[in-house]
Formats: sequence, structure tokens, C-alpha cells
Amino acid sequence: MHEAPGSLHSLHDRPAPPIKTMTPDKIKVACSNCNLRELCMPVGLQPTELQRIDDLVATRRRIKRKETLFRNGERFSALYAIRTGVFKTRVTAEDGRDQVTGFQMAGEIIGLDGIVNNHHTCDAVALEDAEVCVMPFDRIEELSREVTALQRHVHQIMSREIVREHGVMLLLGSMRAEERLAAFLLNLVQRLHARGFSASELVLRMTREEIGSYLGLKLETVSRTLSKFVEDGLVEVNQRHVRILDAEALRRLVNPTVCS
Amino acid sequence: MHEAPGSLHSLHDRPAPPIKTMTPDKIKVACSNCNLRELCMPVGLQPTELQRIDDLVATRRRIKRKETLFRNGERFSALYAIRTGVFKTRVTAEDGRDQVTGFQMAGEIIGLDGIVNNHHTCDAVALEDAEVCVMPFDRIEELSREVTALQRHVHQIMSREIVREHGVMLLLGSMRAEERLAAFLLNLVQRLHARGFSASELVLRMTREEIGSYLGLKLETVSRTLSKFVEDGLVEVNQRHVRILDAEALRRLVNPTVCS
DNA sequence: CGCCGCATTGACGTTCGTCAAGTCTAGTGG
DNA sequence: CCACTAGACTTGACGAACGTCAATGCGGCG
Repeated sequence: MHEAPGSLHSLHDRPAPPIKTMTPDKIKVACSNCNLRELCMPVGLQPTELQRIDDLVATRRRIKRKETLFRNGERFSALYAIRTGVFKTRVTAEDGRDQVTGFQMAGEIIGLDGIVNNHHTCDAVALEDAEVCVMPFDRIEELSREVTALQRHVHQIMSREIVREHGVMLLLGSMRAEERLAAFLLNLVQRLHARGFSASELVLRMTREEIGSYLGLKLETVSRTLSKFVEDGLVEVNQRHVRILDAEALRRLVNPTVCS
Repeated sequence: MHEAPGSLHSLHDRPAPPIKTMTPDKIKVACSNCNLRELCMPVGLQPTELQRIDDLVATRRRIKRKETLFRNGERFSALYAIRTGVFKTRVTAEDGRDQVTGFQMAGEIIGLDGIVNNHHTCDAVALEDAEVCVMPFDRIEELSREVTALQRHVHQIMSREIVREHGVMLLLGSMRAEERLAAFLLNLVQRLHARGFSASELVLRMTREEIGSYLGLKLETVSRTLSKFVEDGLVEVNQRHVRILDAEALRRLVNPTVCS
């Protein structure tokens, strides 16, 4: 099985041990030689530009499982690039109902919601021990005035998020439970694959309830639908470990009319 | 009843006649004295900056009812500021199902979805005859490198869209039909009010089916739920004309536990 | 060992979708 | 001016999908 460089995201049940022996926050790993660079930074920079990009990361921050990177209402100051671990973001209605708006993994950027009003409007919760690069937003703005590749990159990241959310709206607004779950699993495994993991196996870092919240379903429906997938031979499920046996069939589920 | 400056958005059933006698596209109305400036441009600019902003709008474009401003797959080149009229944006799944992702009105910016891949990923359809300002995106990027207020503004617009979509996800993922429709009506009337229209009356520029698509409901459910609101004395409905009689009750519907 | 959180499964109820009939309005053309 | 039509809307009857409630299982951890 293809493993990610540095084993960023273990497929075993327990969270992966830190890559290196506890790196104190002050000893920075520069963006310029970060193995996630292609994921979170623009490509094709001049060496001098690359050097300046290194300064974007003011510091690193470790977040333990179940702790929050930021919360609704907190002052916004920085964007965060995820180095290790998986997060969920969630919004909460005034009456307490909440909705998971996304699951984010290594190389993805979170915190964009805070830009409008200088305050975050959602919570970011670590689903496993995690580490992020803290990139003060005023520094990002300053630098992206000078490095046009960075400017373009920031715009693309935000646009990508908007497009992703369009997809979620389509899912929530017009798909049935099986289609939602199939789309979810395929999306997860595809993103993991892009990070060097298996194209057919994954470990869910979230509970059935969190999946349900994201997909607009109750946890029982998620569980039942998963069981149905197992019955039909589409996947193997062992706790949070999922092996996809028939990706083609899952794809057909998501997209009823497109046969094969 | 408070009318908008220039009667941009009539409350009568028929589309409002053009504000001025047909203005040829070449005769530009500069941003600097556009009555929508506070809605779509940054505030507190220096006069010299304001002047440069005027150059952002390359041209104007009129779109007739039911025609598209851009379509899924088309090359992305510009953002559009809506001057008059209402649009819907929609995404389409490969099997043809589509989902309305938003309704946009005067002063709002559309086209952000195209930035990531240089191609649009949704359609923007005019729900009534409309006019937009065409702002070539490379010009926006260029100018926002020099005018920091513009840079900040662009970031805020994109972030605002992300936050709005979070709200829609919450709605689609965890609200029931009555709550969705109540939230929809309150949101619409609030946005119209911000544009100088009545705080309690509105004319729907979209069909029941389009509302349903946006809210993840079938048109029959939208119709039934509206009828129920009428029975309960929350609103008056006459075709597409809606008068809100008990906004407080609608708000309570959206937010069950918060009692008045 | 026993507790706790997470997951599964079944029985039942509610909400919303589906299908179908019928109304209303605006637009068209005689 | 009025019949005719098409599209949007309403309403009812019924059914399917999913939520609710409850019992139970299972694995991990103190």
C-alpha cells in the first residue's frame, strides 16, 4: 500500500505518532521544503518569492483531539494550513442545532469564514491530534500584493471552497441517503488517495453522527445505509475502517443515469 | 412605502421599466457616482482611488429574462456586479438534476465560482430583465494589488459567500420545510429592505419550483407550506406578491427555542 | 470488572415526495 | 371582445424515505 510521505495520515486505528520527535514550535519547517507545499502553496514560484512565502507561517500550533482551533465568535486573525490531522468545521444555529460544514485534512486551508467580519462564524474541531501552520492574514494580504502567484492562489482557494459548497448544496438538496453516503465515501477516499494513501481503503476519523450531520442525515440512517452497502458487496466495514470493494457501483449510485 | 432610489426593483407585478431611457452601453455610469456603490464597492476610498475603481467596469451588459449571464463550462473572465434585476445561480449534476445555489440582486457580485479553474461551474440565469457591470478579473487583481481597500473588499466578498453557503447548508441539513421557507422569506425581505424596499412586502421573482430547488423541497411542498402560513395568519399571498403579517412568528419558526 | 461512548438493528411514526386533477392568470389569435 | 392555450399554482390522496425511540452489542479504558 502506498504510504504518504512522512506517514502524515495513518490508516491504522490509532492516531499516527508525530512524524519527528516532538519538534518545538520555534524550530520551523519552512514552506519551501514542506512536503505539503504542492497542496497548500502556489507552484512555479521564483526562488526569491519562495523564500518570502516562508515568512507567511508565523508559528505552528498543535491541537489535541476534540479541541478547537477556533470557535464561533472568536476574533479572526489568521488562516491555518493543516499539516497533520483531520478537522471538522461546524456552524451552530441559535437553538443549538449544528451542522458540520466540512472535513478538512492535510494541505487544506481553514479559517476563511472569518475574513468578512473579522470574527469566526464556525468552530473548527480536531478529530485527532493535529498540527497547523498559522498564517496571519494581514501578512497574507501584504505579501499577496507583491507576489501575484500568491494573490491568485488565495483567490483560488476561496473560490474552490465556494465551488465545494455548491456541491454540498446539490447533495443536501437533491440526493437520497444512499447517494449522499456514496458521494461522501468516494470524495474522502479520493482526497486521501491524492495524499498518497490507498485508493480503496480508509479510516473514518469521524463518528456516524458527524457524518450524518454533514450529510443531513441521522446517525441511524448513516449506519443503516452503510450496512446496506455491506450487504450489497459495495464495501467492507469494520468499525471505522472502510474498504471499498466496488467503486464503480458507488459511482453509479451517485450518478444514477450514467451507466458504467 | 419606501421606494428604492431609482426604483431599481419594483414591487409591482410587471418588471420595472428601465430607470432611464435606454442608456447605450458605451455611456458608462461611473462607480464613483453609482447609487449602488455602498453595496458592491469598498467604502472610505481616497478620491484618487475611487477614480481608479471606475476603470474596473469594462462595460455593461443587459440580460433578458430567462437568458444566462454565464453558463457552466464557459471560460471565466470577469466578475459581475448586478445593477438591476434578480438572478438565480444553479449547479447541475451529470444526470441532469439541478440545484439553485442562490438568488442574487442589485449590488451583489456573481461569478466567483469561475476563479478556481478559469471556467464557470454554474449557470447564472436572469429572473427578470437585468443589467450588470462587467469587471474583468485580471483588472480586479491588478488594481487590488495597489488599492488595499479593494483587496480587502474582494476577500470579504468571497468570505461572505462562503459564510452564506454555510447558512444554506445548515438550512438544508437540519431544518424542516416550514423553517426553510420562513428563513427564506425573512432573508429575502431583509435584503430588499436593505435596498430601500418595504420591510414586510415583497414580490417573488422566482417560481415555486425555483424556491423549492433552492430549499431542497418540491414545488408542491413550497405551495402547501405557503398556504399553511396563510391559514395561520403569518403572511398574505397573492400570486407572487407576499405580505408578511407576523414576522415575529416567522422568526420563531426558524428558531424554535428562542421565544420572542 | 464495569462503565461509557459509539454503533447496530428493529418497530413505528412523521414528513415530505409522487401522482393526479383541477384552478387561475396572462398571453394569443380569431 | 372572447375563446383557447400554456404555464404556474393549488389541493388531495397515497406511499416511500427517513426520523424517532428503544433495546442491544461491542470495544476501549480507567
